[in-house]
Amino acid sequence: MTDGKPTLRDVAAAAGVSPMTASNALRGKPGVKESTRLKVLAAAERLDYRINLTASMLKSGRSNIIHIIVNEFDSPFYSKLVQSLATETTARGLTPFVEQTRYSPDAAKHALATNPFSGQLFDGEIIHAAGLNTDVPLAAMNHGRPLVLIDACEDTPSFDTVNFPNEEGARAAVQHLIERGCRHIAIVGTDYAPRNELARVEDSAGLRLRGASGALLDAGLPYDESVTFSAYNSTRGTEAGHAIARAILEQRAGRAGSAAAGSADGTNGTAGTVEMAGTSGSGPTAATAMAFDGVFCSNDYAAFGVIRGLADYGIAVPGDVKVIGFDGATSGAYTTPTLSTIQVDLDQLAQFALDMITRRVEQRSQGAADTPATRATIGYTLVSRESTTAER
Amino acid sequence: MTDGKPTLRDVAAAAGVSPMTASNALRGKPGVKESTRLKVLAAAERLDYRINLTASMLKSGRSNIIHIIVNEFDSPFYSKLVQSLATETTARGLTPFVEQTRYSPDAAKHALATNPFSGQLFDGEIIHAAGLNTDVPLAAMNHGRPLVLIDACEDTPSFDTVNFPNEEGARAAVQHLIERGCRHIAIVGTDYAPRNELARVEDSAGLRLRGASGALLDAGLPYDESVTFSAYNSTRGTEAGHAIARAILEQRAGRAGSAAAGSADGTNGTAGTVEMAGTSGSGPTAATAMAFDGVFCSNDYAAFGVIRGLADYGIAVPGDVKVIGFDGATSGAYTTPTLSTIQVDLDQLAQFALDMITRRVEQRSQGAADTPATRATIGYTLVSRESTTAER
DNA sequence: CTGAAAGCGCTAACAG
DNA sequence: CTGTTAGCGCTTTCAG
Repeated sequence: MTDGKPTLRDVAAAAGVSPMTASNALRGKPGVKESTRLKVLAAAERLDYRINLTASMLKSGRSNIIHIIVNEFDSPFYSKLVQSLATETTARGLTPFVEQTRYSPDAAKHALATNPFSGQLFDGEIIHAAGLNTDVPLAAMNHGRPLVLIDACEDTPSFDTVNFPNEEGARAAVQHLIERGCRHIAIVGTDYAPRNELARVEDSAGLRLRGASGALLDAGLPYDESVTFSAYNSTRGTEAGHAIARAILEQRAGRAGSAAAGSADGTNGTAGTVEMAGTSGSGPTAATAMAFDGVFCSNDYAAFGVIRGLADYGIAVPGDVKVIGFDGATSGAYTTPTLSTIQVDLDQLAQFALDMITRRVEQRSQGAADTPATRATIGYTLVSRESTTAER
Repeated sequence: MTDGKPTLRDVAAAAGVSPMTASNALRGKPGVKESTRLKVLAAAERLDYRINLTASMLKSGRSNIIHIIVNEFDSPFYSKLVQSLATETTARGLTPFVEQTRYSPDAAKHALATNPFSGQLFDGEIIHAAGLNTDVPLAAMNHGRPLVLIDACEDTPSFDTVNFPNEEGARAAVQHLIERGCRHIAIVGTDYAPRNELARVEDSAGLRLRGASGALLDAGLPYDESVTFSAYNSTRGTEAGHAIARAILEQRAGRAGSAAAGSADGTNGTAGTVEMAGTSGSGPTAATAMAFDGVFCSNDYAAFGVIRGLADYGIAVPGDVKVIGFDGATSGAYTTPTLSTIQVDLDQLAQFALDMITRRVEQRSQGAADTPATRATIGYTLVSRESTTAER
């Protein structure tokens, strides 16, 4: 150690062994006498030695870093997803490297393919980001490194995939609304699609719609364009809430017409000017005498927006309408009303994803051939909170 | 390029130049003829060359990676902070490496000091995490690399620091409540401290308490133990809400006694059994005839909890009590009621922090001596939303 | 079980 | 403006 940080050579010298033995001892490789190992560890401790990872990575070609690509940090869903993935990665002695794409497909492709880190540094990737789906040549972009997709929803997976319980969860959510007495249920979060088209969907939103609509039809309740309201983010969740509120007020009045905003809202000036969202809910809808009394939202963010939008028109949750979301965002336990939701098990997701990654990493390091892509679906819990409470 | 990825040597060969010239051309160093540079870039493009960062980092000792250490990902405050920091870091051509400590001081110290990445890989660190304050030997742990603390609140900064507008923001928040007609204001988020002790606080919570209490006293309103309720996270925010609710009900009844929960809550069974939080609010408080009509929370998370806790007792916001938070969490715009808050400018924070880091990095690369620690305080906007609306 | 040699791919320093 | 030399610190390989 001339001056700067101690190197492996310094540790070896201090321990009276060769650099190679020191390296093996430090890394816990088998085939080092216990007494030797202790000597080396003591020397390293004494010198406050820290391995130089850049050198290690350069030589070995492995980094133990897992690349996690998500759309953003600041949303109830992603912040929780990232927390679970990062925690599990760390628990396994690997290092999580989290990158956000901000929903830009270009940024996502860059993160995966052209970013120099991705090219050579990462041992594997876990991806839930717009633009990185199976329509693009992921394997090529990724140079064939281990890759786990989250919620890719392919029928026959081309990559290791961990899916959400989209259809079952959505079905359970709608059934819950029905059990709570709802008979006219709106679906927020997806564009309408007829049932026959839903038979062959391979995406998250479609599967949730399939589950939700199936539950409606099984119960003899209506499923058509008039009950679906699209909403891809919270703002549109609010718009969907407005649309549903107006539909309710029109239905209550027994006729089509202008519904006055009955909100107590003094600061939010948008209530009177929002446009209709979704494919329907506006104007004189045919044979819908009964007002909406339940809403299934395909994510919690949209659910918060819907509750917000309903409130703008003075419609109370769960008093007038019950609302259930999907995801299990942490904040749903603290809002007013607290939000009923399909809480997906993100810790389990993280475990599955890391199992898949580490399996492939090990396969490769042993020169074994790649095994076929696997798929797992995580569990969920229906969390019943105030937003679907029966009594009022 | 024998077989695997193309190396710089391959690019140089393809372009008919030396590796060094290729390196300089690729990195945009001055002193390369334009025609040569173009040849090199074309060759790199053609070969789909990607620099090997491990080799680059090993040789140069620089990584362009900024280490961002925070307590967690999944909270309204941190998810937004991380998003701002990561976005700004990327915008400057640097790479953000975000790590969570989950509030463990040991994990935080490990992240900063013993994690091998920290030892040699990162060009600088931006820190907002429990356990990494100026009580510990940060400079030594960090081996003297550039370091920016967020909200360290030292009177004379020992490290580059970006502070929140703690005192001014809290003062503005309480003044806002007063302007909205509140005359009996509770403070949630900090343990009570007498005014004379607050003169010399050097921490975020103390400064917010100083600002809030100052505003109360300036307006001739009471500031004593009976108006403070501690709350360090959302759960305790809820407890504080319960305590405030009970105080209100007692005060309304004009005497001490059991306050019945008047909640419409059918699922949350805790209302009747929670313990009192904070230092007061329970039992027969002396001369407090007037019920609380306003609450200042020193963070939004606590504010959500307080609103939640008040609702458990049937107390409405803003109808019965107005509530304002601090931070400007994204979700405050979508809750019901929407949350008034002191919205701090996290994008500005990110800019300041990165200015400070890059300045030091450049200083070092030029062998200049370190300049004294600097400090900046970010701006805020008082966002007035439903939770402090005057009309009902 | 331990050691010696070689080099991963790049870039700082200097020579041409 | 371009090329040559040398070596960052580690680990793979293979010999002892």
